Amino acid sequence: MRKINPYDFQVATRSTSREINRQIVLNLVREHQPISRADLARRMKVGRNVISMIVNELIAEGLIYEGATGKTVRGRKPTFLHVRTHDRFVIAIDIRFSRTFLMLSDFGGHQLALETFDTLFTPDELVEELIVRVQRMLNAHNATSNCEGIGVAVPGMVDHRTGVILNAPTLGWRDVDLRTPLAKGTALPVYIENAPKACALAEMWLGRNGATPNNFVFVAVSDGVGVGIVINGELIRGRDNVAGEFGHAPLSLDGPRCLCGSVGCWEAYISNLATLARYFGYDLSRLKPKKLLDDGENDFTINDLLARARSGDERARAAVQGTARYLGLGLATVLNGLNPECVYIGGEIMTAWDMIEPTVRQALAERAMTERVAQTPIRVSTVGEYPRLRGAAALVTAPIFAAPRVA
Amino acid sequence: MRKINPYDFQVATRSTSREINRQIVLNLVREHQPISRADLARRMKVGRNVISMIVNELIAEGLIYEGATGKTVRGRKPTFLHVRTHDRFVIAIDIRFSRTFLMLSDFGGHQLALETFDTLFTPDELVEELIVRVQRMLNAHNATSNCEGIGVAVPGMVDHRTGVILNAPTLGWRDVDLRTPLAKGTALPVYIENAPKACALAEMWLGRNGATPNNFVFVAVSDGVGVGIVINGELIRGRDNVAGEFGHAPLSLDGPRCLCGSVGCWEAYISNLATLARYFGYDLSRLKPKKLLDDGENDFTINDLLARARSGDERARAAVQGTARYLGLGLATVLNGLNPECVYIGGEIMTAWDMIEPTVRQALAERAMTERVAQTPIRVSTVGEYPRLRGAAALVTAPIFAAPRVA
DNA sequence: AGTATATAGTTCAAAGTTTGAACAATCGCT
DNA sequence: AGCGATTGTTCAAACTTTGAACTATATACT
Repeated sequence: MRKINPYDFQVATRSTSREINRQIVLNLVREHQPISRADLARRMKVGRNVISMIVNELIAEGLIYEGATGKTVRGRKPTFLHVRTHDRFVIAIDIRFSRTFLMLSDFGGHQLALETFDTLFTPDELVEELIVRVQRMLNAHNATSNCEGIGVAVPGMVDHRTGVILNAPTLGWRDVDLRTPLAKGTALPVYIENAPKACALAEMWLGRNGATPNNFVFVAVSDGVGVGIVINGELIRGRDNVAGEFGHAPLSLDGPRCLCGSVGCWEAYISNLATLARYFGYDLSRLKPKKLLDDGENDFTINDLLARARSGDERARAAVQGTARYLGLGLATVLNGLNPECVYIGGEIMTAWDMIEPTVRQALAERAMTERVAQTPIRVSTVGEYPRLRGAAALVTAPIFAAPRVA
Repeated sequence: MRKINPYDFQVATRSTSREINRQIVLNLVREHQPISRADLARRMKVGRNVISMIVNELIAEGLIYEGATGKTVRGRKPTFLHVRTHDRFVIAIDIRFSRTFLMLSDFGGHQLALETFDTLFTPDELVEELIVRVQRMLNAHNATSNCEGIGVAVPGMVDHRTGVILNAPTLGWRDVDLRTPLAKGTALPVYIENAPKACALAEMWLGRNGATPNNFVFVAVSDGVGVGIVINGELIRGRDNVAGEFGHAPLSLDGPRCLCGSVGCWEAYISNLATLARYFGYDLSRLKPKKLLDDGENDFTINDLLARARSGDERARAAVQGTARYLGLGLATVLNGLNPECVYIGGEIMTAWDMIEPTVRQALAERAMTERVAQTPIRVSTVGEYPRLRGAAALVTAPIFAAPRVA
């Protein structure tokens, strides 16, 4: 029950029906492949003729292809259709505080190559380095001619339309335009997005078990805490690309000081830094962020802490359980407010999900409005090891499969 | 950029284009009336012939009608079109703790009659009373044959599909089905919705100055605190109709006890009860809810408090300003998280908006992620005196103007 | 081996749309 | 009265889905 915006609408032309059905076919092949024309017709409750027309069009455009023939009890064998993914490539980039990740992926999100290097904090230098490495990676894998774009995930707010990085506190960037020089240097279209939003896209488009719901949130817990919100199959960006910044919702107005300058933020309780600070008895407010983040002198990371907790260090366990509790309490705010079909949580802490789940669940139950909300499925990010990189890849692939804009 | 749900999609038929354009025309007439066919053609960038076809169809169905002819500098005069609203009626019902409101409205949301009576807390008795009053009101205004439905706003969670009131704490109702008996007794379709969500619908469909944006939230502050979320012109209900329950997000984990059983909820700081409690120095946790709500013995209301604050009572001012501050702090959570184009706030406290605005703004700025977010337009509900009743009316009228479901 | 039956995929005409141009209806101005 | 501009209608062409008939291919049964 959507209201049509009388100042920004899309009139239907005589090819609108075709565009809609074309995208439906494409998505059905994506989801159910291998699938035959006749199956598509049954699923869509449409004549097989229409499917044939559309399928031929999609084959001609190189979006799908005919594969093996299937088996039936009787009658002519169906020819299976597949989405063409294995020879269409994407470069995915994940810029983090310590290191930058570079991945070559196909359209199915499968990793073909991966390299890492120390992040350069000067945008110009970073772009220069990226251009060289992208070219080299594409050449090494014969993917130069079939690469359709570059997706970049960054830890900060991004104006998705212009591609400008508005504010990336951990990198110390404000109003940085990576897109223009990177696009010029590689001759490829470049898409940039905030990391938690990218993770949500990864879950939506590249989730392992195609059963990703149409309404969910992705909670990214790492150096910071951010949320990617998907409603009706659409990533919510908000007026200023800020949507999803639940990391700075207060748990306590007189709680610990947060790196953002405010007090008692959810992030100040559950970020990797906050967890480390709890273990070491640091006061987050007293520390320079760099001090904790920098690998140089203090190379004890959250992963080390989790390992200690797992191996029986009682103080480490307590610190992690503290984070678990606050994770659950803050999660209640998001789940009460948006009531999604499920939550994905990503971040290093989720490697210890088996340890923290009971605590998270109990804290969530304390503040959830209903039992159903308390029982919202919580899933460990299903997109494998590098959700941010997969999300960056999804930035490039998603537009091809998205629903046409209409009405 | 929406993903098509491969398990729940809508195939385009050969009349889909027409349905889309038909609804666009209908909405353009609604928004820009009076408007001519030629104007519609220009706005939609479509031939005048298509408009003529659609307009004739809409006139035949009684949705719009031809009015006066307009003026032009040269050439044939245009005939203006209007949406038929004045002789299509709706019954709107607002069930509140103390009293129940009953309004007869036309499709434009204009009030034609209004009556009030003490809420009966037994659902059966209330329905019986409502049936009698609805019939009487329709007869008195010759609206029996032209009434197209009943909309009901209730202070609690509602399963919008089945119409069952899942939980209305202030009324003490759980799993109450008002819809079936009310529909049977009046022979009218009945739509029931949670009050803040209804208010959001009112703002979207009946906002005074047609400039309601497509992404906004409605914060309803009364006995409880709830939020109606509209994203992409669509009211967000969530998996279990819980979406929008930001009222119980914590401001402080060791804050005042809330009526919901939890601690430190936003609602426990800013609801009318909380404001009164702050004034009287009560501890909200010590009081039976009824004690404060019941008009019987303690008939000092939030409106009385606001009057005292306005007339110089310093303790009253302090209590109200306290509420203003916490309103702003909690608002930051919602605005950071959803980043809407604007916020509407409704409730008794907004009669004192001139007094509290600076405090709200400052508190919001303290916790807003960006300056732009801090400057999100805050509007006093524009739908006049009875947002809940207008919202109830919108429940009936909205489906007629909504975009068709597609793809 | 030959026939019947079932399923996959294609072909073709009919019906519903938009599209684009031409046409009819007004109205003001000279 | 005639010209030009604007509104609204009519008609054929182009693009869709729709529904039925048709071809291709495989299995089951006699």
